[in-house]
Amino acid sequence: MKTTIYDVAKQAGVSIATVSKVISGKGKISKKRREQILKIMEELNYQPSMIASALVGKKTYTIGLLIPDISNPFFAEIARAIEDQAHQSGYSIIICSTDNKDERVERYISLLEQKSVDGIIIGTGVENIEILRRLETRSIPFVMISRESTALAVDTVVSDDYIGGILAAQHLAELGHRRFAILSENLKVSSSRERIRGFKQGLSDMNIPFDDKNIVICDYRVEEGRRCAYELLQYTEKPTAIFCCNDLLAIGAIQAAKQLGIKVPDALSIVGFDDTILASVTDPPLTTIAQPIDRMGKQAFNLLIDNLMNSESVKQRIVLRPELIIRQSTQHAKR
Amino acid sequence: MKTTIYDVAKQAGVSIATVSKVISGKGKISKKRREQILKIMEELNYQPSMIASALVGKKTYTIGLLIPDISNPFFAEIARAIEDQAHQSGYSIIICSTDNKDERVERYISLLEQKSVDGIIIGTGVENIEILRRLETRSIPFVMISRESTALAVDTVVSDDYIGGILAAQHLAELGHRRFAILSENLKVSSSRERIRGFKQGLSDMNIPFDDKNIVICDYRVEEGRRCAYELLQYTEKPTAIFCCNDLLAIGAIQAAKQLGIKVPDALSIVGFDDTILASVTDPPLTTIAQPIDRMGKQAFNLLIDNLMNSESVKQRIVLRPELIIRQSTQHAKR
DNA sequence: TTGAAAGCGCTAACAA
DNA sequence: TTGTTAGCGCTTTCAA
Repeated sequence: MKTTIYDVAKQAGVSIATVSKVISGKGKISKKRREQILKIMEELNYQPSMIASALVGKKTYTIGLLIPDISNPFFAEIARAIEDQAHQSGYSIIICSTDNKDERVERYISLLEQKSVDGIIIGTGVENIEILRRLETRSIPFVMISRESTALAVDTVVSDDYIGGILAAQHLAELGHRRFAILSENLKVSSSRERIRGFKQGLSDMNIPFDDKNIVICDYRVEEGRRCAYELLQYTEKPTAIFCCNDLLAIGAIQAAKQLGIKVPDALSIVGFDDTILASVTDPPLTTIAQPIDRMGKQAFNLLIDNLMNSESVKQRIVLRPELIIRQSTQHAKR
Repeated sequence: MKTTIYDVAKQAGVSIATVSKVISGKGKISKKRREQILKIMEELNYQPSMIASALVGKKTYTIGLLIPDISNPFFAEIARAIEDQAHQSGYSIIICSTDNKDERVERYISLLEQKSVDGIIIGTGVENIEILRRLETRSIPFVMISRESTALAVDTVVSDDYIGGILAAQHLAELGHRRFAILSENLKVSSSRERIRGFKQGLSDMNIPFDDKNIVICDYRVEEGRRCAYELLQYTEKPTAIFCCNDLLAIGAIQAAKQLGIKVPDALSIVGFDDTILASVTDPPLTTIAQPIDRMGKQAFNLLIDNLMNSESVKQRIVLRPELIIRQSTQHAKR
């Protein structure tokens, strides 16, 4: 059997209360006792059961991470950043890939609740706000990362999508482009909306017209991006530049262009968003708007911990500035 | 407070045992009672506490996944495959990125033990076998994926690295290459050793000589691959083809070649291993040995579950055949 | 400085 | 078919 607190208490000839005290470091224990008990715990290879400890009202030191898909490099990088920060404080992360499906979100949340996680970091779209409200009702602390919900008072860390959009527009406009298209994932995702809003604002700041019919919506997978871009690029009024709301879509766009024999960046400039590892290895390497993924992850975890400690803290929304990374998928517009 | 089994029992005017029975579906309960109780659980939004249930000897429905780095697309894809399979059976996955450091492995394992996970899937290198033996001692079920240890009787799923190596060698040799180099991560990783062994075997099958001094060892990151390949490519006896033990290193090699003005595949062919999403987006797209990642993940989870159910099962080693995916980073050797 | 005992929410005999 | 009760391993008063 697994060794329990009773085993070490018996070995040491003390009560379990005493052992418990040396484990937690609380309460006064004579130095001699403490060392003796520590030694015995060592010998018996004693590992206190978090399960039991959690049952008596302590924390589980486990948090849930809801994201669309862990195999999407952007979220994998987010996960790593969070994991590292969490690990330092002894927390573990349960990954939950939702595919952006509300039903999966609900299923996972209920699972996490049953497992009494200390909190949840949400980085996935949730259409039905009620799902999140339920978290509030049950007072399960949660924060949002890379997604947000204005309807909720919740700690949030995002990158400034609006500015990101502007950055992309400026870059492209400065290169002389005038005919644009936008490839975006589901508009229900507020960050996509903001990126588009920023992009359009950037254009309008420079008095460049843009027609919303040049916005194409698709799923967030490479394959989807390729398919949508493929259609897009068959218009008679072909764009000379495409702004893609994430790197995956941008890669799809590059592939579509290749398929159609359209040279990137010679005949078509493409800008992505995120700057995951993918952006640096595409053909051509992708000009993209870089999110400070590492910082975002760490801040999100810290916000969550603040919440656990002090549930009455004033909610904050941390907005990190993205940055334009120029690689080789953009170039001067031909005339 | 959170609603407990007592709350629903009181509401229903029955004992907690009865409620417990309808939750687990065991025991005979009259249909009427059952429905009444179900309704009340619904109303009260009752979620049974897995913590409490785990404490009385049931499972936690949580498993640990040890991998080098979740932000490495190969492992992220493995994780997703496992997660999907696990989720179907109500299991959650705790991710543990070890960076291949034994100390991190130990730390994580002890954390997982404290959390009473039902089992562990190990996909990371572990130098000190004792660490794994300790898992056996404590009868924590575990299986290995994409790594193995001949010293241990443990269920394992790997792709056939040896065959993968042969496939790469054959492909390159058929293209007329004769001067090779190998870029590998740490040789302590058995899969790298096997890939190299297969590659050398493939060459020797075709009577092509290969000198071990052309094997370069480096860390598993792109940057490391770039650095090592950079040095490698400065030999007077430059290779015309490089076999890289994973896609990340292959990407590094491509970058190094670019830096040195060596055209891929014109002047240098490169073969990777894994076939993650990265391989399809590099410049040029990477010829690589594809591992059946999805199948591997699912099989690994299934093996683990078998272990939980029936700890006396005969250990098995499942070897999945990899496949050569020809893209554009390889071509006929110039003469 | 130490220990006895209650109780966290649940399961599983065993009784009724 | 339903209920009583004894734990699971731990933390935490409260007493000693």
